Amino acid sequence: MNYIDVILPLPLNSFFTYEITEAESKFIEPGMRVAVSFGKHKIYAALVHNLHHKKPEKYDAKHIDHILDEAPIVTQTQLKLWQWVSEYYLSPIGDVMRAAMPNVFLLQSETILKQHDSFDGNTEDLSNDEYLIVEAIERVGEISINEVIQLLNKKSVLPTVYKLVSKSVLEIVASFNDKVKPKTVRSVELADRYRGEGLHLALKQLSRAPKQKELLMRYFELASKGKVIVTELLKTSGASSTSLKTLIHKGIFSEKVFAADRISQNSTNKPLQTVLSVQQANAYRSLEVAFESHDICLLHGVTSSGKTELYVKQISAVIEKGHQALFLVPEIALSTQLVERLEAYFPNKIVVYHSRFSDQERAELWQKIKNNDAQARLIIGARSAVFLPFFDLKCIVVDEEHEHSYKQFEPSPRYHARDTALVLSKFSNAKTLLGTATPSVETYYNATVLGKYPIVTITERHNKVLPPSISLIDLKDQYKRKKMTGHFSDVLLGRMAHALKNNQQIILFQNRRGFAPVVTCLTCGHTPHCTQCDVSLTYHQHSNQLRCHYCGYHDAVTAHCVACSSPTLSYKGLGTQQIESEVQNLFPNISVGRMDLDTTRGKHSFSKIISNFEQQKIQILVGTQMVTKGLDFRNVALVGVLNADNLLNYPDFRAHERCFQMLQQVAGRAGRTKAQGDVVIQTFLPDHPILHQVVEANYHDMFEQQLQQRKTYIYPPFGRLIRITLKHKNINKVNEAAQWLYSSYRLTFGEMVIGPEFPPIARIRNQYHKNILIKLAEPNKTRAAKNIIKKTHNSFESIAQFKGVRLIINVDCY
DNA sequence: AGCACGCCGACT
DNA sequence: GTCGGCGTGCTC
Repeated sequence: MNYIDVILPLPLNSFFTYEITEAESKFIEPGMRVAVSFGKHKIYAALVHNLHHKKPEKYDAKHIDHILDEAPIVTQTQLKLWQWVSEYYLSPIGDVMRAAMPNVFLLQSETILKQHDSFDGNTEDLSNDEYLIVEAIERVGEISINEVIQLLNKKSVLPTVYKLVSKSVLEIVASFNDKVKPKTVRSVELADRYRGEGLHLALKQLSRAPKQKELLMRYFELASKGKVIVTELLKTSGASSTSLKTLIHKGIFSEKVFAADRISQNSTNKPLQTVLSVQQANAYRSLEVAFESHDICLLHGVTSSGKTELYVKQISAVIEKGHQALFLVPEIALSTQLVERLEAYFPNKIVVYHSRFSDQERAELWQKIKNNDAQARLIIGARSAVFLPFFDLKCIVVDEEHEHSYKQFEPSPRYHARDTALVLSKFSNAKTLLGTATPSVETYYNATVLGKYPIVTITERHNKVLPPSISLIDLKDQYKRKKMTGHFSDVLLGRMAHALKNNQQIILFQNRRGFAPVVTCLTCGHTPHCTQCDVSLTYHQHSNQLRCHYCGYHDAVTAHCVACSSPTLSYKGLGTQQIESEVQNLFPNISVGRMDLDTTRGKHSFSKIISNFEQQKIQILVGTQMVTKGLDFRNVALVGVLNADNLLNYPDFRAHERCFQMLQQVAGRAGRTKAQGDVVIQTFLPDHPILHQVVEANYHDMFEQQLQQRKTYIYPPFGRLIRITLKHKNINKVNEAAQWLYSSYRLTFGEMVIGPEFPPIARIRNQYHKNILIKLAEPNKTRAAKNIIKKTHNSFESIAQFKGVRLIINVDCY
């Protein structure tokens, strides 16, 4: 007997075994999809994991419905990677499959009903509802369950349907809206009899229809260049589709429909050549040496040191030999400038994979990459691109390696794309380049302290541009001396006026969109911190409490600052909108733009803001983190950070690291060409070590200091964190369940279990959430620890009292 | 995830 | 008395 184990695209963690015939076993290979019925009336596209001969003991395996693919659409390497993700992040393999594949490959059947062959048409014994269904099917041939629901106007129609099935009136035929439908394009052609001499005929015929005549003339223009695509013709002629329809109707044009290559590119531009500066050339040589003995290398180059050129050089070496390269970016929407640059270097060889693509397009890309298409040499994508079916991957670049948007939080699988990419590179024997101006503490630790991978450093900016000069402005002092206008110190205002006078542009950076829920004293700048966790306390309006997100420590809010007793406590940060209007009032004749989540929600609004700023239609740009990400504006002379403190007081062990990275990054936006840029950072904490490290661009000190703290509190890289979230609509049940879990974790992990604690937003969609954090002190024993956690969860799930409490596991929840 | 089976309140 | 609410268990 022959069997296959398959993966179903459902949140189920086990394989399912189906029977196959001898003949099928000769054809089926792992990585192909098969249609299988699962549960009573559902059909899924399942992925074959392996073939075997072991008859399952506890159940009868069903036979597969049919085979969906001629050849595997998923590679062995992908299957291995899925399994790794599933085990490491404790997520069901089905979830990984779902995340990895374009939806078109995952179709589920829509249950379709038709009349049973033996039905004699006798409707006498049928109930009203039953009659309605049978009658509807008689009219249209077949009907879906959804249509039945509409027809009968009630939710539970299945009992009625089953009754009819059991009476042999109806039968169920599963249908698939399978197959990748090729995109079609319409083109028109002049009918034969109007060609050459016949043309006069046509023109004469159209003498009283100027619009149509115009259309015909445009047709000739386009026809000289090849096929005439309908959309193009309409666009260039400005005619309506009705005019064209009339022409087709008159038989002057004939219409053709053909399948189009969705991702066709036909750039005729010559590829841009990389010319490396002496510095870059040196760095490149170091890279080459590093890759001779290592598979992973960290490229630590200050902002605008020309890392991109090195990536390009590295990639072109790989793709010239016909291999594939993967370029990961934190967020594709924020990387348009980078993508454009890469396209200039590798015309017609780039494929960009992102969520804005339609499903069909993704499926087409999938096939291209799998078939090693010449157009898919370099694949650029955000995190999910690590799951693509690479044919011959030899190089991975992870740009902005430190970015936390590489981590997926919701839904499962909660994977980190950088770490997954490193595993992928191991599985596919590819070299990986981690690039960043501000390495994450873990990566830098891996590279320097553990010596896992070599570092190539570039300390000088491209074209010898000087690093920006950064000044700290003490807000405390400014307020005291009444030098503040709104949220602007006179220093910042002065510099702004100066830049504007020289016709230079300004970026103002304001961290959060709404308000940061921390308390800050406007007199001394003090912000209450947790006594045990080294994070700032979060202000809770409802309970009027200050709380620690991590350990649950809480304190009542006082009316006076606990440090200096002044009553000048501020509970809010400030938003970008507020800053925008302040700036507008201060500089009424200057055009001000804003870039944050609100203004970039629309499809093209992001690139619109960018191009407006590029073309200097906007002089001052106010924005959130977005303005820090890889944008390259030539004319920016000044960058202002309105208040660096809410970056420092973020309730997270990574706050300081992130603050450094972010300020370093914003600062890098200033003076990217010729003149030295100017950066002004306003703060209540001008003595904070992180800010000094920013001013001096002293990554190393920041790293050393953070490392000490991480060691003390057993945070990564010295420990790993796993967060378990309990979810239930009953708060008492959540509390009891959390307490039970906490106690049983404690048996193995002792003091390393933290919580249980309500997250800042304890109730979401009527479900209460509660978090427990487990610190794994020995990073190389995480496997065993995860097994224990799994076992604990198994016992947990068998406790009747806690039925219905959902557990969400987040491995490396940072 | 769906979906069926099973047990308690408001309606013809 | 039934319809239908959702709580719980299972799917090869």
